[in-house]
Amino acid sequence: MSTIKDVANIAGVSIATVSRVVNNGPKVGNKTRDKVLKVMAEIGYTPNANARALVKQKNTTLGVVIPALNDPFFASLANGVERIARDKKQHMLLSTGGFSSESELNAINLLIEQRCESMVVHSKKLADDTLIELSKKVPGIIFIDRLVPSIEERCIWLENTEGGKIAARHLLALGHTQFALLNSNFDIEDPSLRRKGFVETIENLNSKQANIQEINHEPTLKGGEMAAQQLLSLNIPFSAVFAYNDAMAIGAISVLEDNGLRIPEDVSVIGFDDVLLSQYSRPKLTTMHYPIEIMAENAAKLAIEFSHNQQSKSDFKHRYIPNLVKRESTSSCG
Amino acid sequence: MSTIKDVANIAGVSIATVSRVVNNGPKVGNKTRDKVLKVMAEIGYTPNANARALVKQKNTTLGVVIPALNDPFFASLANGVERIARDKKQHMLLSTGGFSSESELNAINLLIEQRCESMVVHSKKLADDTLIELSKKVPGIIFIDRLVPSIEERCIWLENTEGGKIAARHLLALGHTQFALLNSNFDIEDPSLRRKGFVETIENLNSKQANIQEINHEPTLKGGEMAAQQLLSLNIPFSAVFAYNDAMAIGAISVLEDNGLRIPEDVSVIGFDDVLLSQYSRPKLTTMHYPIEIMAENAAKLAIEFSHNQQSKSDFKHRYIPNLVKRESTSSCG
DNA sequence: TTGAAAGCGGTACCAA
DNA sequence: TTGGTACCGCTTTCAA
Repeated sequence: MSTIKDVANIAGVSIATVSRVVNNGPKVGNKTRDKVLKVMAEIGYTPNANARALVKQKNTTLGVVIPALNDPFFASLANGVERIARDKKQHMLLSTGGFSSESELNAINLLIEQRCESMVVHSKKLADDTLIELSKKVPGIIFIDRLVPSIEERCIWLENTEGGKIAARHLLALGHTQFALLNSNFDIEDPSLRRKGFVETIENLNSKQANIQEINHEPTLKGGEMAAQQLLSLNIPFSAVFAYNDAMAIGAISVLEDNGLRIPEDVSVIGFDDVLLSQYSRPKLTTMHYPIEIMAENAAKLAIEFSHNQQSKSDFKHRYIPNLVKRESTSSCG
Repeated sequence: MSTIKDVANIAGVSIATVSRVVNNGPKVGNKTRDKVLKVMAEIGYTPNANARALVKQKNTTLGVVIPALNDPFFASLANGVERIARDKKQHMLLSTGGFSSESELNAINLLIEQRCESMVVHSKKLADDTLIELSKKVPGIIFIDRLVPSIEERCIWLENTEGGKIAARHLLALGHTQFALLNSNFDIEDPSLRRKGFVETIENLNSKQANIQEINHEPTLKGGEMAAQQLLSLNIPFSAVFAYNDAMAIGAISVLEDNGLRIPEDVSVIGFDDVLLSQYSRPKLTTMHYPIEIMAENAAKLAIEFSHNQQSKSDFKHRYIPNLVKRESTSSCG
């Protein structure tokens, strides 16, 4: 691949001049500019971003860490970041962190080696202290989907507890009293926060007759199916299901329907996340909308801002509340 | 961020020595190694990948170009590439190419600037000649989901025509004779290839009574709905639908069901791609499985191999045939 | 308006 | 086993 030197030689100018025309620098004669441009096109010169980053001590790379790409939720996250990257003429370097603390740290270190000036990181496994350390080392790092005390300005998070509350209120308003909570068995705090909001609300508003059966499984379609099967085998009455996410909700629905229960006539089901899937399912899924794409966009903007200024000037929204999207899978009880 | 020089100064050794321990180089005294390691940890030294790439004239970056991230098909593609990248200790740089030739070219140039040694590119809009040029300039570039004559060894593609044939055979075997083809209206060759295989097979095997009605729309859920509506308004008989992709198939199913048609009793529907969605839908979708993730993995391996050797030694599979996944949305006619 | 040259953070060769 | 140093491709000051 040709270098700036090649261009300079062929065009009969100095590399400084070539550099100027490449960067639209000032004070270059029109004749010279044209000549250089012509040579560049002829030999297919492309500037080396590595060399550039080295001397300029800065990068146009925005790094992202997500657990995996093939999950629609994280795909939306990445998509939001990517949109901002494109807007701000940055490149996006994506690194997957899997579901363990070592691989999360690996993924982050990779981005640091590349000297990404800004980073949007989804980490559930790393300890608060580690993230605080990282925030000191990398001015432009933002943690999404997580609240780390003492560095809240570097975090963008969802109030999971509120999500549980809103779901509970919706189901209570529909007259339900017998609940099933199909929760994730992943060892992160989200499931317990959602449970907390859900359970507390129900107990507060309807302490007498209410009953909540919780079953934990993988937060996947399969996990939802298995949770529903287990629920049925318990042989206890229920008319409303709150699932940890849309995949579990849809898995549960398919098992419930296979067992002769109609959704929503016999059982109301409410999901979480509002991934594309929930609009495709039949019945269309009532769910808690998780504004992950908007959160990701803001995280990206915030990351870029921090990397430039060390201090955010704009008043960004850091704390998000999910909202209910009423579709077809919930209805009044009885 | 601290540099190799800082480490050398503090540890009281030369930068050459530090470089050796960083790279696990040979012949470093144990004492020296420990001392350097200690300093590195203390000041949180992380090597600069840009500087490294510059001097070594090579990168550990694998570039990917896809139109967008929020489409499950492309997410699978990216996921396959990412898996290989991780295996081969490469980083993945992702650049979205949108749906126009300029933005596709932009995305590719971005990766070239970063000097990605290997690249997996999904391009539908760029002309063959452009891709041939690119393949000369970048030894490690592989085109996925596309067949460019004269550089077939740099391509990994699916035989869309075969997909159409297999779908047709399946429906014919079930006794169907009245077909609807809900095709994509995108200006790429895939829709016409699938149509070709579908139509030819039906005409060959059942020229007398067969009838095929084609309707074109966006290859999305919405497009499928609209296509189905249009189909119904035509008021012609049909018992089998071949959709361009799963999203269209599922959109069509919802409209057909809303109009009192049962799937598959009244109408058989077959999709294409076999994205996750098709297993979540009810009834579960019969579809043509597009092995995109495996293709992507192979494209990534091939790209890395080409970037190293200029010539692929392994005998890679370049040409893929989709296969039928029989689920619940098709059944025998009448 | 142009060119010379220092230097960004590393690697790797050659000497010591 | 260690250190000195040229150099990777580019930007940017300083002079001309």
